[in-house]
Amino acid sequence: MKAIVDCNSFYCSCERVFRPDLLNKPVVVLSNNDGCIISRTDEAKSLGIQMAGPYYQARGLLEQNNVAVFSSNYHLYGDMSKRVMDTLRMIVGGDKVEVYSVDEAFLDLSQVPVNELENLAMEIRNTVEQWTGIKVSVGVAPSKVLSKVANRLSKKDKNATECVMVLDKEEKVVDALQRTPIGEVWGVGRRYADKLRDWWGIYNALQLRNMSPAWAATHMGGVTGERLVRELRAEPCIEMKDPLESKKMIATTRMFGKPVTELRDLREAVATYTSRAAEKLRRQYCAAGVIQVFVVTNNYDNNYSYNPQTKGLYSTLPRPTSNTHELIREALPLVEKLFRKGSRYLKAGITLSGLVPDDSIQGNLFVPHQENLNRLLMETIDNVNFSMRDDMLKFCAAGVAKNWKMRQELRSARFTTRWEELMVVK
DNA sequence: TCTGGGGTCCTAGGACCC
DNA sequence: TCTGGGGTCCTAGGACCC
Repeated sequence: MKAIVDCNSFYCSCERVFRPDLLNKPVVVLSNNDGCIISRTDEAKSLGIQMAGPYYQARGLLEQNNVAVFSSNYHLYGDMSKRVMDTLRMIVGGDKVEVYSVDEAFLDLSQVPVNELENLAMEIRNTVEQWTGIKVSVGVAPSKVLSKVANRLSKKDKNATECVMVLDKEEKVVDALQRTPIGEVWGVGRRYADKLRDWWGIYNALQLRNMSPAWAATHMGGVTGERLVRELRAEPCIEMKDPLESKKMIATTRMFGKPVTELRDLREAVATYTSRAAEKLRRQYCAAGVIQVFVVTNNYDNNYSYNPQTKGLYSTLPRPTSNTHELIREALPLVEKLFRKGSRYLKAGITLSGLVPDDSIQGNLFVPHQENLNRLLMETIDNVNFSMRDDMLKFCAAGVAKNWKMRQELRSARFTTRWEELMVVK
């Protein structure tokens, strides 16, 4: 059996841990740049506040109802996430935990006797809350897709089940699938949900389960659809991932605080993002073979509606590298090629791909000494930035003016990762 | 005026090879 | 008039996830 543990309204819950006065009050957290709403508590949901809705549109409703609003504070959420995951590892063993996202983890419970699952799930729920202050929901079932179904329903009637649901019998599975609308199934997005309803009259998960895997293969994107149906039939097809596996792509992209029109600002932003991406790269001991730069403009031609246009260019490095200045040197000419005078840029980003472990990089016979120095330099910069402040040491190309920096007007303190922001108790 | 920031997997189709 | 078959690798784009 497998379990999925999911933190309830994770970002909002993190804020509440340090603001107990907000317990049972509506809270929302905004995306970067205070753009839209990306986390809501139940109280905020019942006020009719939409997920992913633009902040400026919801603003009236939020103010009327005295909703606590926060800019996102990724230092805090990242650290709280680590505490939750560490707790899970202590309970079920480090090799049984697959961190799926910042607020979710799959657990491999294949070694646990079925009659003990319910108690274990409760223990997980209670221990995580006691140790971290974060409430979680636990869904347990024979496959990942079914555990997601269980997890979702366990939140629906929170108090009755205490956010725990175990699908260990066929009747329970059938009942759960019947209560799951097709669009809520993990792996069925808007596109497929519409198609399944309109073309095939499939409205819930049970109806989808009753289709054949072969049918799913032809109508739901090949092997992906087939796996989905098999998982619904309690045949596990999506296995646990090796926790040591590293990422295949690393991206850093941001909206600007206000539209950018100058090449200089665009270059600074891209250099800054490249530095960040390179840090992530080195943290997983990899080097990148390809760097892509993209910029987003808004095309106001059609009635001033929001209609972003993305343009990108990529370049293949002569040799994979994790060296910040080599990556910046490759990125900047791409920015210059993309830039058009007179355009208003809303956003820019870079992605690194073609990742390889950095110990497998082919050495360059002609610059062996410099290479080692570079590596040492990067390590030193990372250590200083990690232990002191994010951008204590940075590359000149990243600039100091930062006219384009994102807005974050309502951010809480970084209570758990900055000494000077520790909570003060009087 | 104001709409996030990451990721994954799969498929089709083109280029190229023998 | 007649013009193979089989394979690999790469990229773009679509769909999905939180």
